[in-house]
Amino acid sequence: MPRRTGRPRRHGPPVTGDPTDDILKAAGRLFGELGVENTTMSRLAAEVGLGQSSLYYYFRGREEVVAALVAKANVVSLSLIEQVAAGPGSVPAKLHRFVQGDVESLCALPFDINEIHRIAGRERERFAGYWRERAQLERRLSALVDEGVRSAALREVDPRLTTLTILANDEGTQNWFRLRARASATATASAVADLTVAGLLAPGRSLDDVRRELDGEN
Amino acid sequence: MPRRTGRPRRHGPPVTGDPTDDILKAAGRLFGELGVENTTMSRLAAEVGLGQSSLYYYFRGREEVVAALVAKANVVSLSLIEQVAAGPGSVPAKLHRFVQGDVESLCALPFDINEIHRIAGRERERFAGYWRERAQLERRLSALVDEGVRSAALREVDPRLTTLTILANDEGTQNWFRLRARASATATASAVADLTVAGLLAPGRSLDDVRRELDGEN
DNA sequence: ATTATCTATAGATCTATAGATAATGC
DNA sequence: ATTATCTATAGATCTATAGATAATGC
Repeated sequence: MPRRTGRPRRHGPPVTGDPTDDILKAAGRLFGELGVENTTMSRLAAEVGLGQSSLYYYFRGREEVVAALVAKANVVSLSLIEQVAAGPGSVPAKLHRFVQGDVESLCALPFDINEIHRIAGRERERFAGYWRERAQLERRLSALVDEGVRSAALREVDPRLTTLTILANDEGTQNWFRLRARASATATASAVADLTVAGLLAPGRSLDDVRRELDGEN
Repeated sequence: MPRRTGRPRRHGPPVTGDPTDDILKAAGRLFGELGVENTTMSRLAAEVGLGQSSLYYYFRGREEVVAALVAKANVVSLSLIEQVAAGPGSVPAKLHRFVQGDVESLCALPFDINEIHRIAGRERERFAGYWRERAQLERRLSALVDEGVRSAALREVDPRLTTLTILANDEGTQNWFRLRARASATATASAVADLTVAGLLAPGRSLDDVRRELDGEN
């Protein structure tokens, strides 16, 4: 149901969905293309078919647009780990599912997730929500790794450091995929998940067993 | 030997080394702190104790400072892979050495290496040198992985995709280490190297064997 | 009357250049 | 005379605000 009131737009097609959503999607695209700091209100407005100053009707300023994207940076990974952890299967199978899903969804982002992290890192207090969710993501994944080590399904690693490595791997992959995709997101994610799980299995356990367990579900 | 000629600097201590080097080092620090796009000539000049316009004596403009850092982005990894490949040992041991060294040297950088990649990605022609070196790095690492697969030291992976995954892992780790180091660079690098090598070993081979081979050298 | 846009613009940067100046070197 | 700095500034943005305007809704 298109909006009815308000002065019509001079350029660009008539409004379809929620302009706030359109603006954020366009911002994501431009952040990827030009980088966050190079994306001006002018350019963003042009992208959605608005005059520059009209953006201020939806956002208090440039910073607020950035903040809206930062706020969403962890939600997908976080809900994925919760869903996977609550689901069935062995720890290695859960880990595989998490990494596969995480890389796939990260690869769908048009911008470099590392840049968002960097911005969040520059102002800890301002992005407190981001850091709270990040800590929770780390705790959940860490708990899963810890469970795997205790049950001897995984080799003896430090769960905390391993967690950071896993997340860093997923996010490192994301940027290279974005810049120069050489394979589908699914194939890329699968390679990362295999590498991660095989890299953590206890001696004597094989990746093929994990694959069989995962295949059995479909 | 400090420089002798020229008008003295108004602020900041007298010149010690090569100002060009000082400027690039300061630029690296500021790129990490503020991001590349937020680092102005003014801020950079203040960092080295110069007036804003004096930077133009050393660099044609802002872009040239960025280009100088982009140009250096692959050299360390590239010389490392060449050195490791030419050295002794099994493929898994070489791989371990490469990842360990790569992560350690990346972790020493003050800025996000992914941001540099992103900038290089935005202008392929302009940073042709960067991309040539990057391709060479990928070829060398890919050849090593391929050798490992053929000799059955590693499991059956796609060498090209695996190469990209390894490099992405190293670089993803770098940014998180920079933002929130939880362990020493050595310990972090070691965790990544273990994970990578263990993740690639053929069934039946163990990480402990590789560790023993590496320890035997010291 | 309300809403969502527009136009116009002040104020704040930031880049890059022109030209002056304070040293040393010869 | 040469070098490396300085001061001053034109020109180009970019952000954010003020206030006008073109629709619909009641």
